[in-house]
Amino acid sequence: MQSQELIRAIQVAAHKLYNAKIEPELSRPDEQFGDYATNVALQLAKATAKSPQEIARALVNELKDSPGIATVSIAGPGFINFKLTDSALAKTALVAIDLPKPLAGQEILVEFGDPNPFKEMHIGHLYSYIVGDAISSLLETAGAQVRRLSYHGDVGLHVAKAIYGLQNMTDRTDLKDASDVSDNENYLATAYASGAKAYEDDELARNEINSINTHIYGGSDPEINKLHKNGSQLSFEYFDKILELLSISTDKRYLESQTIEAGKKLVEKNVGQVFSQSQGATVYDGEKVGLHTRVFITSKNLPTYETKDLGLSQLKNKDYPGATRSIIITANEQTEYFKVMLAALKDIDPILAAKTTHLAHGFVNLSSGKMSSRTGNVYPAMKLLRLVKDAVHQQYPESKVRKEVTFAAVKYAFLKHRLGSDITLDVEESISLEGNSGPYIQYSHARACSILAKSKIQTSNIEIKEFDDSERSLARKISQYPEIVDKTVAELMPHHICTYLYELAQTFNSFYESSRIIGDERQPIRLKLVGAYQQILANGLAILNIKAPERM
RNA sequence: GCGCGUGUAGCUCAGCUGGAUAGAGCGUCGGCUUGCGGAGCCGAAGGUCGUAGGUUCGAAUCCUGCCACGCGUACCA
Repeated sequence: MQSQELIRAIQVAAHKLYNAKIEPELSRPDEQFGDYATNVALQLAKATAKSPQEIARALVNELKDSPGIATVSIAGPGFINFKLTDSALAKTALVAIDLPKPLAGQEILVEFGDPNPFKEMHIGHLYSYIVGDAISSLLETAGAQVRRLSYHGDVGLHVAKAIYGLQNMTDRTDLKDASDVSDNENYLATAYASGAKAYEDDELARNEINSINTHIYGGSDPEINKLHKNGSQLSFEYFDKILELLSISTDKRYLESQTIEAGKKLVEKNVGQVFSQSQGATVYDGEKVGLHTRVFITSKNLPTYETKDLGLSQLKNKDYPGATRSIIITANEQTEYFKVMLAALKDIDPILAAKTTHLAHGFVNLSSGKMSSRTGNVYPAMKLLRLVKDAVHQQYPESKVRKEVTFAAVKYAFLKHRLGSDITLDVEESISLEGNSGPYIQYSHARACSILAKSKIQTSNIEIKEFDDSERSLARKISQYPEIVDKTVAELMPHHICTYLYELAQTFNSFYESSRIIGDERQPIRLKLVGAYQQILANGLAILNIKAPERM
């Protein structure tokens, strides 16, 4: 790769001139300055007690004849800018599609999504699914074998509330044999909402719900068992329907009820060493490592979420013993919680804990419209999907790829934000198909495909010796692809891909406006660039698990 | 109170392992019809980067105080 050779050359020159051992960094400057830039002269200034300008001049003298370099110049306070020859740039651009596989041979577990049956799947879950899926896909691009996992609270008070609600609804015939899942989506949510409300307002109901809760654990009441079973199934069918709309799948679902035994066993085994007794409960003293103290087993001898999560870590470890990494993706409200849970795991099983990381995404807010329902601040995932779907259908009734456009719009609206902080989703904006959006990138891709389909010229033997300005800009942008993917993998920040693809598409569209391709005398060169561009765009979208249709 | 996080254009956000005139979309205003898909392109207006200090040749970026907001803070998940 061109940049590696340059870095080495700079290193050698710095050593030769100043006997300095440095790790030069190349950055991508503004296009007006060149293709690569380095600030080593500024860094060396202090150590050598010479002026940055002087050092830069000396370095330029050493480097100006490097292969593939057209010009080396000094600018500003002492930056050294490198401009590649057009043929070197072309070569770099045309191999940009071939990415290294730094994670080859690794098995990585990624847990995300995690909506609870009997409750509405809201836009926060949607965010988690989209992010988790994109990160999984990103790791696969880097060569890893990824297992997409999810974890669901199938027991507990929320289930009891929903079952109470179901029992008290007059008509629940469709629960048994629902032919259209979407018809039932509000059904369970309504049952949960009424149960939750009754739990708050009505003491009799509260007792009844608590009783249901123990029956759920005990499994002794046939009617409750049946409602529990059918309701869970209905919930998961509903989740699947949403995921199908987004073209997201998971490899394995873990249920909270499955984790209890393993978790409890693990905690009990480590009482005294890792856990201690306090006020009748079994706790982990997080304060000794600067965290909160949290309860793992309650004074009523019930396992908390913490214990179940420890149990889950054991189940995963048993199912995938070869995994080298385990990533758990949740909303950032759980960040502190995971620190404590992982600290406890570290005391129990340091090797497993070292492999496990928690990755947080922000809370999803909505900027326009009333988002709160009667049950609180939950905005159903399905509602957002429908809104976007309707907008796409209305605007492009003839299109054959409306489904792909719809989920591109939704996914991109989430993924373009940097992971970690809260986001405010503008529903209008996520519906919009213009500007910095998934559909814009898809459209730009379809344009390129259309050109390629029309041309009959064979470009495999074309050698590019020189570019015009517009071609050069496009080639330059294409050549950055491997660096962007590399950074995205290292940071696990998918938004870098979005930003890059958007800029790339903009560069292409600008090129497209100024440069005729078919019929022009430069057709072979331009066609070759369009081909490279189209592949990068398709591959980049694939990393985000967004389809790149050839026609729209 | 303590802990974690956030504060960049009217709105939504990039930029944050310090570097060159702080970028983009939306919105506003003004252009592009004979040429490969106008879901596009070109341009204009719009910023004391929350605030006050500090470190540095150089700070949106690092450090400290303050202000505002969000989340967490023992038997929920």
